[in-house]
Amino acid sequence: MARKSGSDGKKTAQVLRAAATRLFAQYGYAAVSMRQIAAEVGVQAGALYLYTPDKQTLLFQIMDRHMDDLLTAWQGESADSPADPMARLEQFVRFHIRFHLQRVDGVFIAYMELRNLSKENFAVIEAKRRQYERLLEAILQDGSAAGRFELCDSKLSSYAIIAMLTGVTTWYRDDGRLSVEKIEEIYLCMVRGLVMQGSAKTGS
Amino acid sequence: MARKSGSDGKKTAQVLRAAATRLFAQYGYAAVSMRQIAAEVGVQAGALYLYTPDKQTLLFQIMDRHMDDLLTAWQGESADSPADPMARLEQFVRFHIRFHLQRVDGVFIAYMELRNLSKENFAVIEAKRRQYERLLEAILQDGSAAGRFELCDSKLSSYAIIAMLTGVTTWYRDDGRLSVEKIEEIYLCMVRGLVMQGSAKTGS
DNA sequence: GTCTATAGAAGGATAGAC
DNA sequence: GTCTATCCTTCTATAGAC
Repeated sequence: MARKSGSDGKKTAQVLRAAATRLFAQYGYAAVSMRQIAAEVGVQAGALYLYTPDKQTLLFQIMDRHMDDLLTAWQGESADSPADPMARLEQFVRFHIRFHLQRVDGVFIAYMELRNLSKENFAVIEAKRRQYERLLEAILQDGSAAGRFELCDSKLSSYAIIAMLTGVTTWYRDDGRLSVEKIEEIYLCMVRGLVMQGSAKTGS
Repeated sequence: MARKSGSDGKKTAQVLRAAATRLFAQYGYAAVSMRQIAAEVGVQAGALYLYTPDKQTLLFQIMDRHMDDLLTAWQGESADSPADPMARLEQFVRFHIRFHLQRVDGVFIAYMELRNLSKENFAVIEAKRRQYERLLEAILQDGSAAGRFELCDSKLSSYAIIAMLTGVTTWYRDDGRLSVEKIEEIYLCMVRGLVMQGSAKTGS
């Protein structure tokens, strides 16, 4: 039959994003075909074009929503932000780890598929990525100005922290020896060391 | 004419690896065609198969040589390794940053294209990656045992250090404000803080 | 050692039936 | 809302000429 019984456009659209997210994360955008995605969704390839004008837009929407979710989630989390810079830093570290472990596929795509975005789409995503980075930079600068942190370099410290925190997604396994809570504690410990190391300070 | 004047198989093979490395790093393995590589090399597509049995092997060889170069370079560098764990750690940090900044394309491929390797090829590369990780783990464990480091977690500390050091490749620019020497100093400063943070120690 | 030519498969995207 | 069928392009890899 032409229309499957119980089929639903809204739902298919969601299933499509979910399927594409999973496949892009696993095999990479360029390596995944529209036919593969269609098979995962349970429709024929042509039907996908009811929900996306093309493959590029599909990738962009996945990444764009991911970044929006990230920024929105942090806004919610930090609504009642503590005044103490160290407390805010700890809040950020915990948030970053938790969010990234919950959305491993999205994170993977957001970092690996940047080069497959068109120029215009890249600019949009890159701006949101910078926006997120600046959240941490602001915390570090505030803490530094208040004399609570001793940073080796204010910009590189934020790059280093984000890199080490995001790295968790590359080795974390649900059945590993460490709970998410425990992982947060360990990274908090390391980040504290990193922002309290003033002996070889190089200015910012 | 059939054979270009001055053409040279040995040289073409090298040019091929170089061209493929550049293109794979820029656009990704799956997005780059053999025709594109051939154009970069300056030959027709069919001629590439004199130097590689297929595209997959080309990717594998690039990654495999990269890992061999990395391990060999460290062997040379650490031939006269200092006894002091902190000195060895500093040697590793400087080496890692310097090597990775000199070989940005290779690093990019080695991290991003793992999923495009066949199962067998993946196993080979993954083993060498683990081998490299263990070099740092050994330094951290020795230093910890000698009471010179206070680690939050011995395994996660090594993951965190490698992640933050490798992250340098994502933002470094030749014409940026910081020299490689200066970058090494800053990361040394941060790594010191990371391995001397014992207050919230969680064991290993 | 490299070329041209091409086989054969797979890709993105569209048209029209139901 | 989805299917089938298909257009047209592009891909990897090979064959045979030079």
